[in-house]
Amino acid sequence: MPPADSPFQSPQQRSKARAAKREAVLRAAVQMFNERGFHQTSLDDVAASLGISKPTIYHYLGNKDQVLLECVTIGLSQLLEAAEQARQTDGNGAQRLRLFLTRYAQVNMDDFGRCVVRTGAEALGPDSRAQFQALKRKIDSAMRELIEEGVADGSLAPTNTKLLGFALAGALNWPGRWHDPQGELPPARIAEELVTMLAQGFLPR
Amino acid sequence: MPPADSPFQSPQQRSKARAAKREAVLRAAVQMFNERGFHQTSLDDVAASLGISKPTIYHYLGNKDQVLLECVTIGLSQLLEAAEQARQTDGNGAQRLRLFLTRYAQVNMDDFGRCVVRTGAEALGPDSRAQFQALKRKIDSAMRELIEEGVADGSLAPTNTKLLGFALAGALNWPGRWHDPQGELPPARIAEELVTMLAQGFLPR
DNA sequence: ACTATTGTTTACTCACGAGTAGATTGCCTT
DNA sequence: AAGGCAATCTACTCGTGAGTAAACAATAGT
Repeated sequence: MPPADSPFQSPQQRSKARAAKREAVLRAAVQMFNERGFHQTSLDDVAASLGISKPTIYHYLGNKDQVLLECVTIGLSQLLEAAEQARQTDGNGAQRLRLFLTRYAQVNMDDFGRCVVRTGAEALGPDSRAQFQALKRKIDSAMRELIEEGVADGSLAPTNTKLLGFALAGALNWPGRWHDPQGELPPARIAEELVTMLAQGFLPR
Repeated sequence: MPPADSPFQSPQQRSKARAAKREAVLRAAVQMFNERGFHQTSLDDVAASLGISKPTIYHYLGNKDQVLLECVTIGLSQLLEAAEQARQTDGNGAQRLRLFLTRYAQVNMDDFGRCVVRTGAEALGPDSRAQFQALKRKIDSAMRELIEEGVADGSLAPTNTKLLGFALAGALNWPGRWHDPQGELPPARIAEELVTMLAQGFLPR
């Protein structure tokens, strides 16, 4: 094995470095997209913020569409992962749903999750858009499954599953629009409280 | 008084016709914005959909920013009007809040309301953006007032007013994203059911 | 009839930003 | 040593779409 501080990189190191650069580009891009909006952000801007030039971005990611698609895909996989976790937890339907929702809300306050919320499908080209929407549908149906399990086991009030899904998604997506990372309440707390409100309803019990 | 079908218009008729054309432009614009997104819609497209040319739009509305600003302003005034109505109704806080929320949801399924939901503040220039955000804040505080009245009179469960406001706004804005006017359930019904869910919570009572 | 005003068009300008060509450098393999 | 590949740059092209200039038409007021 070569010395750890050798200036010559092993193949693994090289490909890791490459992946790290790709991710750095995505991070920089997603932050700018969230701040100024996708259309107000040029790839020149993103490049400049990393001290590189635009063609370098094209070297790692094919085009602007691709950049956005990767950003939202990351966000969406975090949401899917949340669904996966909830699915594997045991407890009744209501408990599992709450677990999912809490994590869901938190993701939406994170860079990539925020990007998912703020990105309209129209911003993407036809192919990317299709992928984007397919993933979103997947999350939707995961949520609906959890709801239906809860209704089935009696831990949730019986309702129109689809509508409840939309209501919950809306309420918990919205933080992606208003949440300020500098705010005093930590995201985890916000998530908890939001979910509790949705669980209890605003009428007194 | 001149004959009703005279080809010569009175001043009132003229200014009314002018206003009608202005509105027609806004309607056409907002529909296209909602469908394809603001940045994917050129004013040439909007003009073409009305069988006119772009400079005509500039004749009625100063620039693209202005067009969007007027669209969202219309939507926002409908929301404000809803708040006004609720404020003037009598009943306890919960009842008034529900009235407001139901109307709020309905507006968000309408052309101009949808535009409000779908438009990120970044799309607007600095001045318009400031106006836009000021109006939104006004709605927010109207909602919070209603919530606080309800908490005060005991018809609502005590909570973090701000968070509850955001949760409700999110849940009821979201239809602006997913609602399909061709759907079987009429907007009024959707609004009712959503509000009921939020009132009751998803846990059984 | 003459002039001003309003509405509308055609035919432009101009900036911006996505995407590319091609050169350059340096490491990695044989 | 030589050729190849990876990473990066500078310096372009080129389409699109916002916004405008200037002309033309119709109507209104005098």
